[in-house]
Amino acid sequence: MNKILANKPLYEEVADLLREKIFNHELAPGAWIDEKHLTEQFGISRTPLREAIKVLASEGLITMKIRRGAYVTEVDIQEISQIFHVIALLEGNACKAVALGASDKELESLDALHLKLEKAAADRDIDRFFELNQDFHDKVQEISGNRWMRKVITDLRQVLKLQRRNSLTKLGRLEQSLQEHRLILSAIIARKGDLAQELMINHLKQGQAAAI
Amino acid sequence: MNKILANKPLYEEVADLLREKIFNHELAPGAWIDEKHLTEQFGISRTPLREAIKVLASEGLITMKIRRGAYVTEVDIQEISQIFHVIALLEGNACKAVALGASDKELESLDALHLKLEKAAADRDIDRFFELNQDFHDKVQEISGNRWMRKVITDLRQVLKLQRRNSLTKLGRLEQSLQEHRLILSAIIARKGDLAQELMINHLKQGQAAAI
DNA sequence: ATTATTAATTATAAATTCAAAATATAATTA
DNA sequence: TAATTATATTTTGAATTTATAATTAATAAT
Repeated sequence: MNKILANKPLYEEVADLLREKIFNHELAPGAWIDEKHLTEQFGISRTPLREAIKVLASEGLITMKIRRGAYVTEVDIQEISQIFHVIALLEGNACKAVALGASDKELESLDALHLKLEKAAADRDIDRFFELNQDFHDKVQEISGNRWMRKVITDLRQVLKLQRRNSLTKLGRLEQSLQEHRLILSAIIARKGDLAQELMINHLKQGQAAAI
Repeated sequence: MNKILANKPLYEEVADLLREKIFNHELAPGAWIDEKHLTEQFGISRTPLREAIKVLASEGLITMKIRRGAYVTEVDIQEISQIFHVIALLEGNACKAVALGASDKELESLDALHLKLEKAAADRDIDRFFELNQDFHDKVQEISGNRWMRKVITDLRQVLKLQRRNSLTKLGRLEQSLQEHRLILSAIIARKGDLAQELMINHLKQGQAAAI
């Protein structure tokens, strides 16, 4: 393992690598975590790997089975729906808070972000769109200012990523998603809290429908 | 460490012990986690202790400082308030879901629990009241049936426990809390979803006020 | 006496080793 | 040939050891 700059403890680096492998399905849901193989692949010992595994387990990404190791968590359709419900509740609320409480400057930064999103959509740059889409949601949460709500949403989104194969690639979904973002943004700018909340919840429900 | 029955991995046992120490302020917020001392006290090696520390860190109970160990997290008043906000949002929603969707049998079990709560209050048994109070909230979440919402609430409540010295002991708060529970329960039984949600949110806001 | 530099100590991070348990394979018997 | 038992291998769980970084203590120089 290349440890030229050790600004992070090794187990965190390893946790990041593991998440990566899980999200790109190199380690698919249900897969057994082969400690030996991974330590060789990463060029590290089992200690930091096992610490990383424990972290991902407490995030819900990995499931421990006593005396038989760790496995990538399998989430069923019902749980996906439960997670979406919680995310919608929280992001909807954050959206409302932004509509009612954000400074003009903050709204400008949100608008600027949306502009980039429009640009990516016009360019048919799916990857960039996907990224900016996520940034927009993040920005709303950042402005709303509740660190803990943000952490919860981040953790839950992670679990969703176990399952979802980028739903935005579904035909037409990108356009639809963009239009929903437009509506959300204008509701926010118009300071219509309840409407913004409603639209965000609806937007996430649409995303859920596309994902399942 | 007594490992007569190893139905749980050691690091989980240790995580439980650590949480205990943190919640009863044997390890107070800001305190340094003395690995050497704890391994001697628990009679274990550092490996399972460090794994447990990583778990609590990802729960937010412990904060890691690179190359200088682990510390019990200090949460400031503003964050407490943010956490309460998220919990109120979620528990309020769960409460509504129960009012609208619970079976009669489930409502009976909730009612039975509340009855015990009344009993504990009449007996001035603070500890029992505290416990049953928590059970009531748990039951609502259990009936609402969203596993992930429940996990989120549990984790956040844990972080709250870092700070709060049992707010129920505040004079009159116990009576007030009981009365709020009565109202919530009757709204649920009357199948008034929005009212139940409203009352639950208010109940938690009261609790927050008492805690701060 | 105060500060700077260096040595010694202590604590953390990570690797290695050891023991127990589970799984797979082989061998023996029915 | 099938089933059961015995043996070997693999893998997990935990302890120990080693290395590195940080802190404290000590010595020397100004």
